[in-house]
Amino acid sequence: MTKAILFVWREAMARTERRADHGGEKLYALRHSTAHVMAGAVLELFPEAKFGFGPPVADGFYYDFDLPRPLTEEDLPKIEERMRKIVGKDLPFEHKDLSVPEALAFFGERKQDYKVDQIQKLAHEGKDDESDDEVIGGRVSVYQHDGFVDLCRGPHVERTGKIGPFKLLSVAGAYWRGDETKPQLQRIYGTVWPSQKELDAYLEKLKEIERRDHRKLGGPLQLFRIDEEIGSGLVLWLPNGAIVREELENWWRTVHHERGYTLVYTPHIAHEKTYKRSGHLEKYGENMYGPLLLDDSSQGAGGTKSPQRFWIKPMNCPGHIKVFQSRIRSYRELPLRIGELGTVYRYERGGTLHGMLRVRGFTQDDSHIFCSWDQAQEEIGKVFDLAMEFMRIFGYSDPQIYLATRPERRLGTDEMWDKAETALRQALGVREVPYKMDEGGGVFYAPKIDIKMRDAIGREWQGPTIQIDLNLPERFDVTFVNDKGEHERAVMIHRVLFGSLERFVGGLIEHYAGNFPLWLGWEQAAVLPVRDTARVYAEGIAARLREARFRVHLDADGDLRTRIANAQRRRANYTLVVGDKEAVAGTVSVRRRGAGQGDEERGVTLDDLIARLSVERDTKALPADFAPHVSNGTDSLDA
RNA sequence: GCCGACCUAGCUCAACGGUAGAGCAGUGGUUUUGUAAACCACCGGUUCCGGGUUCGAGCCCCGGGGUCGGCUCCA
Repeated sequence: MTKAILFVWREAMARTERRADHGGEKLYALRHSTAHVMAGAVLELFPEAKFGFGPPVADGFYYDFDLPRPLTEEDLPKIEERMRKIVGKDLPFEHKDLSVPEALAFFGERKQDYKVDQIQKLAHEGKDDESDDEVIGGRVSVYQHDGFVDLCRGPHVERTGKIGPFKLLSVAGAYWRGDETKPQLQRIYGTVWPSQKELDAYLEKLKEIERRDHRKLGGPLQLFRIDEEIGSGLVLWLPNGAIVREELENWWRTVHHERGYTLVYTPHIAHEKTYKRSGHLEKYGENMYGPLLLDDSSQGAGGTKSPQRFWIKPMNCPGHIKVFQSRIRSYRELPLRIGELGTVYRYERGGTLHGMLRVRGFTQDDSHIFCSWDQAQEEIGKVFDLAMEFMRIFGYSDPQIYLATRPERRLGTDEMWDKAETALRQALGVREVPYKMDEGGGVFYAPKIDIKMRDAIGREWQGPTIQIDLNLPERFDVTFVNDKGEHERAVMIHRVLFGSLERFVGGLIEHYAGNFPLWLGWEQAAVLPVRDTARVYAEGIAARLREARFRVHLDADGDLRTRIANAQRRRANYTLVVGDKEAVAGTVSVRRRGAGQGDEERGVTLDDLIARLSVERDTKALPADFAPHVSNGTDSLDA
């Protein structure tokens, strides 16, 4: 079954990876303590406040409150001010153990319903993985400062005065225990660092993230637009975005042809019976668009037949299975690698949409490999190699491999899972790839290999995934004839590399900060004649470059400095200025995108230029203004 | 879907409940320019949509849509 690649901010991962992410004991204590101080400040402002959880997270902390009125951004400075006073008092954090009944009585008297709920949960279960709280010997741990007492395992800094420079960032809604059936609390996010320098660096990083935001760059760079009248979550690829996509698709097809894939096209809608059989309607129906009621009026008079019901495809797998089943398959044909740039539509809830990264219509670079169990391990390995090659080409770094094994709720027999997991493990083992186990992290129908990677500013994204599907081959009875003449169940490996073109390009925009490599560039060269006297020469240059299959923009009108500024603003990879001197010498002056003032290279011959650009383009070189994130081997928080 | 904030020209943003404005972009002209924004003029509006309150609504109230920050979800 298809699984979209998820590119997720590491912040989104914070919940599940919190322990790994909070950046060491010292930062943990600092952030946890600051959360307590914030909670104390909120209690001063709202004496009737009830408290949820307030843990440290990647880069900061949050605390959840149940308050008598909604918070706004304007409340944050007031809370910060009170926090500063508490810090200024330099009061100690004091630790105490309470018996469970004492704790229940204490928090019960103060109407702290969520704390009571948590203590009761702890009393039953001993500990709570989500909050780090625990009961030891029938006692729970609390900390207090300045009269504010909180259930908490610690540790904390010794005194409030040890709290470093902080800033409250935002308010948001959050469900109690992350459960949308439970009450919704108000969450305040904040950040705190040991030094002003580190706080400033972090705030600068937030600004950099904002500058790179693909939603901000999409319009000015003519990459994409989401038009309200067309519909939210539906992407219009503007001319420059379409060029990037076309290059990606062309390369994708070439690579897949070279690797023995069979590329197909399958319909955008399919009869209801398809999705009944696949299980999509049952398991996934609320995310599907449809039904479309199609009346086949050519089929006789009266029109009394009930209309046929069709649904828009949310995944490509049923179509690929039908391609496989278009005739009896022999073991000699395997592995059969079926691929498609398949456009699918899924209804996503309004609040989840996000630029190109989370949309309702998108094109997956989807493939299903049909093979025997004997071939599975090798095929998985080949896909893995291809995935690593993809990440390298685009300049993503620091790949982290995860092997996600059988979850508790699952389909199929233990033997099938053994086989599937073994095949994945062996594929990694053969390559001597270090990987981490994600026990129970597989999807209900398949174990998988997940590849995560870092972008140019060190954010972690989820990349390609490879799964062995144990479900659909059964449901559709997918078989081939083996060398004994028997029908044998085929193994189906599902994989995506880009995930979806929308999400991948959205990610690339941020990764490159809009500065795409030459091979993907929409304006590979801007040709600017200094004056009209050089216009004919400039046209000749442009023509020669176009013959060499470069995308060229000739801009002859107006102030030269303005034209240069415009070319830089359009992110032209190279700006070529030609005047009378160049016309006489038969050269161009070359200015690379992002070059500083006076950094242009003069007197370059056209042949030399074309040779250089051709190499850069054809090797898919990363651009000179691309500054890859350098991994320090640990979390960036440890700085 | 949920909590909160927001929605004014193509874009970024102004305008006390009292005549909707600026910069950039666009168009027309002037300027003939040597490496990051030349000058003048013009054009540009259902102030997201629909109701309501008011002598009068961009502004206040109600409903809907969309966006943003999160939560939940991401099959």
